[in-house]
Amino acid sequence: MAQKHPPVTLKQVAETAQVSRAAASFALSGKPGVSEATRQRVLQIASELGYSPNQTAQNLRSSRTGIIAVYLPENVSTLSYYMEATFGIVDEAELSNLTVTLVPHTSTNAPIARLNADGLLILDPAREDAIVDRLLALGLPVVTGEALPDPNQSAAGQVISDHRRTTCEILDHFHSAGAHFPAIITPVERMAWSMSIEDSYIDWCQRHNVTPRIEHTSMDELTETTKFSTRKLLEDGSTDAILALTDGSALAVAAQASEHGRHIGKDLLIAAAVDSPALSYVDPGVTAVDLNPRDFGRRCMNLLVRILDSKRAPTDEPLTEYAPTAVIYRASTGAGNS
Amino acid sequence: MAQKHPPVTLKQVAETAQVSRAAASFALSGKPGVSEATRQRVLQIASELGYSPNQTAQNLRSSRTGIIAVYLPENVSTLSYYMEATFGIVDEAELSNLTVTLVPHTSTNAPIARLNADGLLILDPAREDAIVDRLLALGLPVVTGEALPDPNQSAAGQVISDHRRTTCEILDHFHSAGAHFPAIITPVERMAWSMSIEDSYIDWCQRHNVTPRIEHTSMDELTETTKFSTRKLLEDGSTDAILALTDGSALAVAAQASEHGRHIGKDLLIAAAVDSPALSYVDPGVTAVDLNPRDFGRRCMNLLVRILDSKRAPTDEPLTEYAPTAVIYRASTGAGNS
DNA sequence: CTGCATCACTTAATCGATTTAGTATTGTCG
DNA sequence: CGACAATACTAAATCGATTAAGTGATGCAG
Repeated sequence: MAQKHPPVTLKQVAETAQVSRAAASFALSGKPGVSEATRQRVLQIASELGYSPNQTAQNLRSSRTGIIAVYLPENVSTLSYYMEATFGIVDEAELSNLTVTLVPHTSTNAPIARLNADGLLILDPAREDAIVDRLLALGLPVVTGEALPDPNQSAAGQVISDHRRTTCEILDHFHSAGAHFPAIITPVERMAWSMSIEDSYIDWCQRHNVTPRIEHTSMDELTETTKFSTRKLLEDGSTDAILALTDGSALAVAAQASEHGRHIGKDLLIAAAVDSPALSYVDPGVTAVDLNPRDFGRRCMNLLVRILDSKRAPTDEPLTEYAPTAVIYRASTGAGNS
Repeated sequence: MAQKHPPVTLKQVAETAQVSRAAASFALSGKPGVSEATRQRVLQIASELGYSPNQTAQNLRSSRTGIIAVYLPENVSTLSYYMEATFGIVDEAELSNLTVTLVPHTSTNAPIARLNADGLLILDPAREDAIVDRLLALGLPVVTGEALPDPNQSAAGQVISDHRRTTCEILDHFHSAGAHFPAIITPVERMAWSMSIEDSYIDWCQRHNVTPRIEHTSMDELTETTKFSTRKLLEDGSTDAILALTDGSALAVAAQASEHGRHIGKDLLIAAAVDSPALSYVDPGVTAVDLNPRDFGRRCMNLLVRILDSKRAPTDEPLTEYAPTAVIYRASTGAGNS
């Protein structure tokens, strides 16, 4: 079954076709330098022998690896968002014949240098994440999914979702459904997207003359901290709507609120800033922002490819691309829409 | 900020140290052939210059890529299981200085040949998946996570969870909680794990003199098909317990059952054959099998590494490794345990 | 018919490391 | 002192491709 034939090399093709390796190379790569007749003959023979060029050798010559490294934040395996985004990245990479590798989180210190890629994609960089700094220091072309949280840092490109708009949309939706005292529950990790939602929330509250009510959760103890925060909000406040920043958190809010005797979609509205399949499976479904993660991933990769091709001078301003998003209304914010 | 220095080569180190490239190579790789004094000098200089060997060149020489390709089934992004498993794989790979790439699903036909890896890891191969066949045909050393569904196919190694045991455990648990007519809801895709659960279920039913009640869902329309199946089970049957094979499916069952007026954990017990964070976030929490995906992933990679090192003859029997699992009891199967 | 360009190739250098085969020096033993 | 071995190197081949430089044959213009 499994062929043990050592792979066919260009040299063998050339010898079989009775030409030099160079001629064979020209023929196969479509470059000028051989007659049409020879080209056809070489192509024919190459396909007969099942020749496929040795990537590694090509890489060595071209000093390119054809590899894009992707860094996903740690402790977030709960979010299907990253999985989808990663698949989007992989799909788009394939269009440019690039392969995608995952950067391990456990990288202690030195080994990160052996990261052997043409470019780097960092999703949701968090200010607390020390690995992000070390990755940036590598000097590779970098595109981030969502902005870098630290204004001192900078990448060659970034893809951004308009969280301000969707946040306002949700808060307005809460409001017009009769919930005037929304609270938010956000992770302690400071990422650009969560910070921007927080900011928009605060702005919204100011415009509506409401005191903001912000609770924090930690990613690694999501259920406990979220439930604790939820209890706090429900016990001592007039809180009638909760925007949870992560999908998992929203589920925990819903569970805790039910236990607490509240009726979701009726006397307590709930929404999540990140959609996930689970939010549509549960009853009632949870209103959430569809970030189109797959498409988002594709955009990230696409931008990186363009940056690699253009090998433009690293200006101070990163190339910025915006990704479309949409609020998906479900029963958790009232039975209004479907 | 970003260094533009072209990378330091061995040649430069050698010249700076006034030795030949070979000597420098010996010194750096710890091989005999140089005096201790020279070795130290070379090491010193290498670290001063910030030398780091060119992976690609090493790969060309050794005809190894240091890359392990991972293939995840399509349409399953919902399952946090794969995300966790993948991280486990990446972590374990790092221990052997291997990088992990993801195989794109969209690979139509030819490009799959350009897969440039030392080994291949296939998670949950499905019989319906044509890509799996083409991957196996590549002739790379392959380890599968869960067995290959087709007895004609074979891999060099496989890591398997004992689904029979946990299935029986759950069905027994249903039984002793008073639910004597369990049904299962399983994906149409035939994967080794789902088939083995189905088999164990049928066995169990025979032993308990109950007619099996099996419903199928399709992965790409999970909510609709699951809800439809659930309705069917609840309407025309005595069904008092449902084992859903996927986490998302279990949530949909729960939602549909509630709508249907059943009380989960009371007059309808629910469990999932795959745990996920969401199952613990919801209320009531859903009993599920913890497959330790992270550990599972590590085991897969570890087995593959051992196979690569041993370059053993491809005997007919794949090396088989078993991964530990445990049922996690939650309120959906009665308030018994915590 | 000479001069010069063009074409269709081939030779050889190159990418950056590893490794084999050789060479010069030193040391040891009989 | 001469033979032989061990040591510490260096020169060159190698991995498999790409590509710059070189060569011989042909064509065409002057």
